[in-house]
Amino acid sequence: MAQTYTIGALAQRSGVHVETIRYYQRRGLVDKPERPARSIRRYDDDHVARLRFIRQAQALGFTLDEVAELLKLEDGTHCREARQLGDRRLADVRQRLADLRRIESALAALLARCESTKGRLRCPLITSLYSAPKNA
Amino acid sequence: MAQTYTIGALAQRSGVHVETIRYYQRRGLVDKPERPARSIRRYDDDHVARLRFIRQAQALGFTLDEVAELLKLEDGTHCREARQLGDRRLADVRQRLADLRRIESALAALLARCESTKGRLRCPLITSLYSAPKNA
DNA sequence: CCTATCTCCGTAGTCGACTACGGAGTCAAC
DNA sequence: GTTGACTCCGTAGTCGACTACGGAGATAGG
Repeated sequence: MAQTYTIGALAQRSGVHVETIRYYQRRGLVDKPERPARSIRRYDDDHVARLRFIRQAQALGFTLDEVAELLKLEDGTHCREARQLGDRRLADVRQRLADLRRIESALAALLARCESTKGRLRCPLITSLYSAPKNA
Repeated sequence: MAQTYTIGALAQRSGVHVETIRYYQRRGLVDKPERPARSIRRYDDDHVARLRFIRQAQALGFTLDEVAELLKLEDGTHCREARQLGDRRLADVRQRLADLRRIESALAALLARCESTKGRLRCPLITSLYSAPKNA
């Protein structure tokens, strides 16, 4: 017979904190197994897999609401819908990447000016912040 | 004599909402001019500059706490300290960039597999999320 | 002078993903 | 059979940067 775990053991196996699992249950991302009369709930490997799914999706930038959407497509027969969600996420990730790249170069440029201005009177970083936006 | 503005006019000039300016005042980022007896506060171009500074710094990824730090170095004579703050911010931005790049390629790869699997039974995006982490 | 539009001020709500708390019930080891 | 750890459950707090609300006083235009 398949292994069962207490919520604590499930937390250890999955690397997701107990309180976080309960939170996912409240959000409807993870089910609450029946509670045997006068005892505690038992979890199995399906729950471990479910938690891994959630963490994987999160690591790819999906919000928990989106993870819930993906879980509705769990049986793998709705590839088109899943792909749409993925496409939106990818577009968002690329947008954030573009923003961060601009920030990176603007900030690096400012700091480079700081480096090359040893001993001058006014710090270029500070004064630049008082000027009109360059590109960031 | 220099122009003065009501908070509403300041908001318009600076592009920062009235409520946000008040919020910055509460956080100590912007000062509250004396309130003339039985009248309302007046703001000037220094306040416009201050708000621009804050927005510039924010656009570079500084948190409001860090902006407060930067504002302590406002006179431009503490280049070393300012540069340290900037260095930390840049390191953070680069870390986030690296994370996002990993996410981008992992997600793009998953979606590409989706594209090339038309008509198959299981959606590769969904099944991948159930597997062990690849690289994201 | 009236009225519509500010301004002032404190407090509370929002978003997303948790994290903490507290008290009662349950389980496992000695 | 008791002690200490774990579970259950609901509610509330956290973080960061706002945004909203409400009521009273101030100001500008007609």
